[in-house]
Amino acid sequence: MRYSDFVIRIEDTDQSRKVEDAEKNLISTLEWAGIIPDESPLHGGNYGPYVQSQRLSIYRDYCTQLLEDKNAYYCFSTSEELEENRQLQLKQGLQPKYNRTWLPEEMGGNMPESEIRKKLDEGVPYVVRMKVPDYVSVWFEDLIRGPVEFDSSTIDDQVLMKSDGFPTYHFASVIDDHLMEFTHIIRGEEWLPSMPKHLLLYEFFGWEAPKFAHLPLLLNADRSKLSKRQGDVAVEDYIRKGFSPDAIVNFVALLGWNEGEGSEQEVFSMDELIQKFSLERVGRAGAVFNVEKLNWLEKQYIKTRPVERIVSAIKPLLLKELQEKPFEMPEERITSDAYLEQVVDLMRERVNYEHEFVTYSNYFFFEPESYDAEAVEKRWTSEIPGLLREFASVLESSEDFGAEAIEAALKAFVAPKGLKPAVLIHPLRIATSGVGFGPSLYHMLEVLGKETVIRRVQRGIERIGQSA
RNA sequence: GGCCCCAUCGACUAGUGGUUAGGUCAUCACCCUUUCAAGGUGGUAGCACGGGUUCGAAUCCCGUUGGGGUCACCA
Repeated sequence: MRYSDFVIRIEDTDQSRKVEDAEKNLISTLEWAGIIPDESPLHGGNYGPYVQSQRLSIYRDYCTQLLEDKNAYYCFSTSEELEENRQLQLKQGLQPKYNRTWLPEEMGGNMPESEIRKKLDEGVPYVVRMKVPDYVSVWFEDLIRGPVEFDSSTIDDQVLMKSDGFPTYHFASVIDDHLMEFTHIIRGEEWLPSMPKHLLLYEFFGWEAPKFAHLPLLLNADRSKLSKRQGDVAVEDYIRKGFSPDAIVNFVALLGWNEGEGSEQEVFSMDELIQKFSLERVGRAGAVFNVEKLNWLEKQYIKTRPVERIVSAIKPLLLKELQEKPFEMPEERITSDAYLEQVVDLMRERVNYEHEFVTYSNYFFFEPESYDAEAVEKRWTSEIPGLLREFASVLESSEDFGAEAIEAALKAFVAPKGLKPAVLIHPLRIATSGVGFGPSLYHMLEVLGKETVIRRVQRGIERIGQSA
């Protein structure tokens, strides 16, 4: 069942802030997350164009209407004059507000019509401002916050059309939301203070306003509005780190929303979210973006993701690595699905991101370049090389190189000598992987294969030697 | 500063007048164990404060404090 349409409209009314490819990146990031627009500049739709800079004539027409209805007026004040006025008001302890120099006489101001005509005829650049009525109460019911009320006397005569002929966000968005028949505006709480301006515009045009929901803000650790300068903010930053769409979507959904009614579920698929999400269950307080829980969620998904999916995701990464670094084992073998599936199964509970199946598990593909000094220090004693050499020849002659067989062989080897398996287990791990941690040793050796294991043990002995 | 929003463990939150205030992440301890993880068990930790309303307030009302947002020819 289809509940709604999701429309992307590009609000590019500030020419000075144009960013190359921003629009394409935005849409592709959403698609990465599995959020596909029904209508957008790239997807088409019946309400286009979906780019505001291509709708300029529409805004001009509606602006003319407002001007004729005396709900808006021309303003020729320069930014210097505006700034001067602001400073003056500040000095007098007043709230900075446009002083309505250019409000026409017939709208209750002091500017004669002739003066305005003159400026217009001279071609002096101007701006169009909305005439905010004095002392009226503007009220609406927010879907998340309930009733909110404003006094119009606290709001400024908002600029609707800029001197470059482009509309401001406030003007363009109201017009487009109406023309595109939006039923719900769901946006960040930072927009709440501009509600009265928007509501007044709907009133001027005689349009029914859509439903509004102002979402709680995402916060930095210090509880300020999430921003650059304080770590990663853009989804792209998290993509780059290796987070999956599953985890990101799940995590963000939980920031401000919860299923409620005693539910203790933390992991939600996109389908579940679509089915269960509701604005009624969105909280009102801002939520700190805490990466630790995101990390945990990512691991949850890695643990349960079908092995084939992981394999196909990591294979390109591996192929690239193999091109850049020398490797010892046959390429067909280590790039085969069967081999990779074994690696994934051994490592999936130990990695944080998918790309770590290649990087963190590099010894499944490359011979160790070095041996962890701390582990060597702790586990590599002077008798180890001898024992290892001896055990290697045991392995050499064994026909079964399965994990269980290796385990049995090691125990049988070590027992008569009165040694514990651990004495050999750790050095074997160091010699074959280069590090002191990892999956079950026996299973790891089985996956690496007899030839590789024996070769690496010999190389390890040569390179680590009696050093410890 | 004006206006607006908000307020339960360190973080995300459940809770809608009567609960030993629950869960998740993080953290600590223990167990499991060849390492690292994963897993299991248990623990530390919270209703900002003050007034009301009520037999009874985390829950309702008022105030205080605190935090945030916003006050552009930016969105």
